Amino acid sequence: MKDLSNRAKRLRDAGYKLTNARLTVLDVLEHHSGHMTSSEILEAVATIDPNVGRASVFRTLDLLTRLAIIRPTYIDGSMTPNYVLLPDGHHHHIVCIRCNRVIEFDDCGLSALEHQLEKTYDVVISGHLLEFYALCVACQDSAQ
Amino acid sequence: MKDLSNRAKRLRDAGYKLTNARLTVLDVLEHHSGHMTSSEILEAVATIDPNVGRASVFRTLDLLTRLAIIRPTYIDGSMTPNYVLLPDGHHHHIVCIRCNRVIEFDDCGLSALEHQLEKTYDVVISGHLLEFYALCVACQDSAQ
DNA sequence: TTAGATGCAAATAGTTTGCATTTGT
DNA sequence: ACAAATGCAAACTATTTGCATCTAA
Repeated sequence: MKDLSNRAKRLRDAGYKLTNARLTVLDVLEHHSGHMTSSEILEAVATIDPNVGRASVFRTLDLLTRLAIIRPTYIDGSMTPNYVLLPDGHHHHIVCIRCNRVIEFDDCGLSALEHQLEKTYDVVISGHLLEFYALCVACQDSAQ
Repeated sequence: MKDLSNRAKRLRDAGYKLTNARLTVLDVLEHHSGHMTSSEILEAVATIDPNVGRASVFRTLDLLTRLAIIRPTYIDGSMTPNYVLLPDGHHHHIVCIRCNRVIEFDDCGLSALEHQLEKTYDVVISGHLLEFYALCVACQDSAQ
């Protein structure tokens, strides 16, 4: 039995079985920093364990999204989503609107806003995603 | 000739032709508050002008995304993105992780962070999207 | 006038489903 | 033991492409 990551424990604690398919998908996501498309995930999973079915990968991605462990987001203008882990429930990046380069950053200082929103709308917030759209250094130079 | 919305002007100023297909898509988005899936957009466009082709709608959605006029985002766990207008370049909402209800809010107080990021990473920011994931009032009650 | 954009229909790719079988607890 | 989850392959759906034609500037 593998030792469990925190995220695996969250799965288990939410009442889901820790199956091979689920642990493999989590493993792939946790050993890759940054964003992954579903195709990349499918490919990586197949490399580790060819027995894991396509459908289970998608089912797991849905599940992880519902548990706010990952979040799908659009990065490169294609229809395929990129999945990002939401460590500590949040994630932040800057996407270049020209070349789609992604810059990730940590600080967001949103906890004050978070508390205010919880009071105003009577919700219990578990995470967030903050995306900025910008021109990166390189793309500022090469004039449009 | 219709009178042009600000967003239409942004298209024109960026060097794109103001074609019927593009103006129709913009019109649909601007006369609908909140989020729209691509299917909803396709349907609404077809109602207004059945001559506009499916492909042009998708091409326009891509274009508007690249210009940071709209932003695709995942709301309901399906693979189909929901497009939101980014008025003044930004948009904020809270999505219930249980029932997918969306609460939109205005204030985000991110301009300080925005300026700081521009300096730190040497980028020129044109907009942002901020999503919170939460349990809404209704879903807090109906226990897991 | 003419580069850019379109509409169409066919091709592609990504995702979901139904179901018999397997597996975690 | 047994509900939950899986793998498979087929079905679906959303999106993209190629190209001849059209049109905004």
